[in-house]
Amino acid sequence: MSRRTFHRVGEVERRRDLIAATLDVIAEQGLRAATVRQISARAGVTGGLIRHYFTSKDQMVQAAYRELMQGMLRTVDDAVQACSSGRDRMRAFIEANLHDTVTNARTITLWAAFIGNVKLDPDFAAIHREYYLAFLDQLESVLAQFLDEAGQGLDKPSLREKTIAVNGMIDGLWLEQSVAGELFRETEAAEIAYRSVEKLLGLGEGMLA
Amino acid sequence: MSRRTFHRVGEVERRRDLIAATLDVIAEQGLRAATVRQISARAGVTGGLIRHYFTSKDQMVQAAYRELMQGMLRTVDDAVQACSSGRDRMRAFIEANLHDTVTNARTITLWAAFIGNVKLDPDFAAIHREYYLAFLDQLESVLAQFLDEAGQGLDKPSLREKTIAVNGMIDGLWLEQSVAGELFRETEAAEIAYRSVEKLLGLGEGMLA
DNA sequence: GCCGGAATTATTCAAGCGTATAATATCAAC
DNA sequence: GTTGATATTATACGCTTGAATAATTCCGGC
Repeated sequence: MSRRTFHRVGEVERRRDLIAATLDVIAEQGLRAATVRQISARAGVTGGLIRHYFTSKDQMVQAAYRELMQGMLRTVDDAVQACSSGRDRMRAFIEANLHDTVTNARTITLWAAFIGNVKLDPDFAAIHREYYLAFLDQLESVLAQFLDEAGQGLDKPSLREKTIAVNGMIDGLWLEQSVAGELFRETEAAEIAYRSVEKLLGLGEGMLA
Repeated sequence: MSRRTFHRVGEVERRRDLIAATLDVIAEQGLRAATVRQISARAGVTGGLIRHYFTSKDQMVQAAYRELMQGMLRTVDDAVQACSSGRDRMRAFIEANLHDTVTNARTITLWAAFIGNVKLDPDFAAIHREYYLAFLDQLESVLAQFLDEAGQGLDKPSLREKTIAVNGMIDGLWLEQSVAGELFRETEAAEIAYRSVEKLLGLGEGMLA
């Protein structure tokens, strides 16, 4: 008749654990399975605790969405910042986007689960917009440096257009690779991306690949 | 104390109505809201009827997924078949993919809702794979004709690679346009796609745009 | 050591879920 | 018209859901 023993953890860590558990459950069993009970079991706590840290289950799920996007953004940013030349950064950007830390069943499943709510829920829409613009800005700065160093600097509107095109292409390849990865060779997507970006930017072959 | 009156309709029509109602509910309120009661209410029948036409609710949802994919495939195919020259077909393909009959909140929401299950459920995986390959084949044949007529015919592996790259780019733009369409000018995505495909195929400017 | 506040558990509740089954209204055939 | 088959409705059942509340356990400050 005794209660479970438990130990207290700092608020920051507990929130992080709950968000991690939320992502785990969604990734492994889908949004439908992301119930208060499943998530709390995964986090090793009881359901009531969720409402102690989040005003509702939905708010916790939104926090998990933010966490996923932030992680993807940071992964790519770290890879880019580790390089200095425009060419290396461009290569790092592509590689990071198509590397299997980002391109895997877990990430695409999570991403799709959330994207499905973007048009239905204003809260999700706001989060999506925020990170979409961040992704775009990230790529634009890499692209600007790369083109400058190649002596192909562009005016702002042209740069923005190229950014959208390249971003779209890489997103598309990311999607293809993630969802239908078994149809690609190991590094095929990255190779295609290198050559495609060269072409999109009007550069000669071999500038990236 | 009288029952609702009703009238019988053919099996084909009833199934179609139920599938349409399923898509409507998912598009408007998400997969979570796609319950037997919601869907049957939308279709103007009672819940029990669903189990009369489908062995389970999940099977009906899968049928709805197939219906969505088939519709997208057919929309593009109709547009392509209405043209004859390779250039016109290529243009029609791009335009159809980025036209707002395919690029809209409804379609992207439905698509994302289903994609989120592809990695979790073998039945969804099978449906996805079937239509992904059909989309690729569709594009490959358009691309082959276009390149042949431009005197730039490719061997089979190169053609497949180009197909994947172009498909990825168009998918990415489709995604961007669908999810963040308010950030684009009306025809911006299609224009970007024209120029990007030219570049991806190594053709001169103006071949498509 | 023990006290008090707060983190955590335990329990409860009404609502909604998918499915099974029984009752009944419809419609074609004659 | 009646009848027979069956499409459709109605109802019930056992479970699960998110949330609210009450009861406890932990642990830093004293």
